[in-house]
Amino acid sequence: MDVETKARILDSAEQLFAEYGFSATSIRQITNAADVNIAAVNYHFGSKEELLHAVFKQRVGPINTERVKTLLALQEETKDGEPGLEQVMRAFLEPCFRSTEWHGSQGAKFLQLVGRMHSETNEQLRGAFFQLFDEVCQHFGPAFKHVLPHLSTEEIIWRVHFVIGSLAHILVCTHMTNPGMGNVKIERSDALLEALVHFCTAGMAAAVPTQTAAQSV
Amino acid sequence: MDVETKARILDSAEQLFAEYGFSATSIRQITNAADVNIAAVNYHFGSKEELLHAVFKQRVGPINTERVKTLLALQEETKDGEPGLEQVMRAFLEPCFRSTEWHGSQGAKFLQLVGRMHSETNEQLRGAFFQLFDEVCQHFGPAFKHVLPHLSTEEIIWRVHFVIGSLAHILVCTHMTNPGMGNVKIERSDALLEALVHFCTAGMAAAVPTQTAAQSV
DNA sequence: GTTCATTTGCAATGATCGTTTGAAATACGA
DNA sequence: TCGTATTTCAAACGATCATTGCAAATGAAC
Repeated sequence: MDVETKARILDSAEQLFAEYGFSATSIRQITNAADVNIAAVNYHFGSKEELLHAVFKQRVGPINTERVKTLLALQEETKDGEPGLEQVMRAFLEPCFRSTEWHGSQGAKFLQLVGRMHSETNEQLRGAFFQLFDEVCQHFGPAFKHVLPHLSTEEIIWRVHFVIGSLAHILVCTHMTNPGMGNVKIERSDALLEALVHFCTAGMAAAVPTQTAAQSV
Repeated sequence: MDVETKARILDSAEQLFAEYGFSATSIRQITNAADVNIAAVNYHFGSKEELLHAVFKQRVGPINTERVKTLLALQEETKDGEPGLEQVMRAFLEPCFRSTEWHGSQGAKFLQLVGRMHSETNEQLRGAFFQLFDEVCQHFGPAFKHVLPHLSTEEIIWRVHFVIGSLAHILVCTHMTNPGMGNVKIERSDALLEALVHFCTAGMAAAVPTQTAAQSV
């Protein structure tokens, strides 16, 4: 039952890391939830950190592959014309939402974990996490630059970070009780994705502020 | 040396919570950094969680007061005319950046902590944190609704969350090494604030997507 | 100087942490 | 069926966790 044990550990770890964070989740919690022996984590994965890394690799990979695949297809089919900003943005954002469909509630939990990792300040964990996004950055960086030729590279990098922030935050706070704003519980839905796409597209396309007026008001 | 001890604990706790997160920071780390006895935390604050709450209260309070004050002043001076969306957005975003000026590098560290808390999933910690934003929500919710009358309340709530996500993410990832996008290190600056304001203003003002076309492409 | 309340320091509480050990159990090719 | 490799198990490892009594030190009022 080798594969089953590893898979059960991965699933439980994913869920609990998302729920309580990496530090606040103990190996005992994970192995209890997975109904396996405590030693199984260190036997199969080596350590707690390597388990976290394995969780990422399992799920982030397909999402980012889908992102790049969609972008490449987009660039192919619009070879003569220009792929629009909104289309690029959708290729970037949609796979994260679609992941829920692939893996059900497990996928939803994982997205919370992804959102959480974006605010992780531990250099070690950050490094292991963000290296999984190298390919995505290499493809989408130039793509955004291409559809927004009037923006400086620095400005584009900033704005992409704003997009990532919006995405990460909405991944974390959906399906949770969100205080403020009338305690509305946000549900992950196609409509929410559309709202995010349009918000980010409009933000990316914002006119460059005039240098002199920047400090006024 | 009562006040000094409490203040030193608060400063060290702020810094370490921001750096390593709540769970990953031990009371011993805090008391060592503050050069006080281990028991001092529980004596002065009661518990580790109450210490975190005290850290928030010390810094979030002034920021949110400034936000509301700026908004009210804005609504006053433009009584006949309409306060613009960008002005409201600036009142919401700017105090977070200004906090750095008030408290120097301590303030910068704290902003990382704030960004981190936005992705905290522990209900207890979330509740204690977000209740500090009640007043802000009560003022800015209607303000955004007023300058964006064509948007549904749900759409506004979504978009405000996108704004919060962008803000929180940029607070966390400034002054850190950010993999991807050429390993650029983002610095907190007036220019960055301006970029954020313009991004969020454009996003909030985005046209409502047509219902039928939402699923296409 | 004595009294009293506040604050600090030391040592220890029981609990839980990640990890490891070595034996038992299981799987699998020969 | 045997022998070997893999996987599981209970138990324990040393370390660290948040928290707490209790005595020593400190401050202020009289």
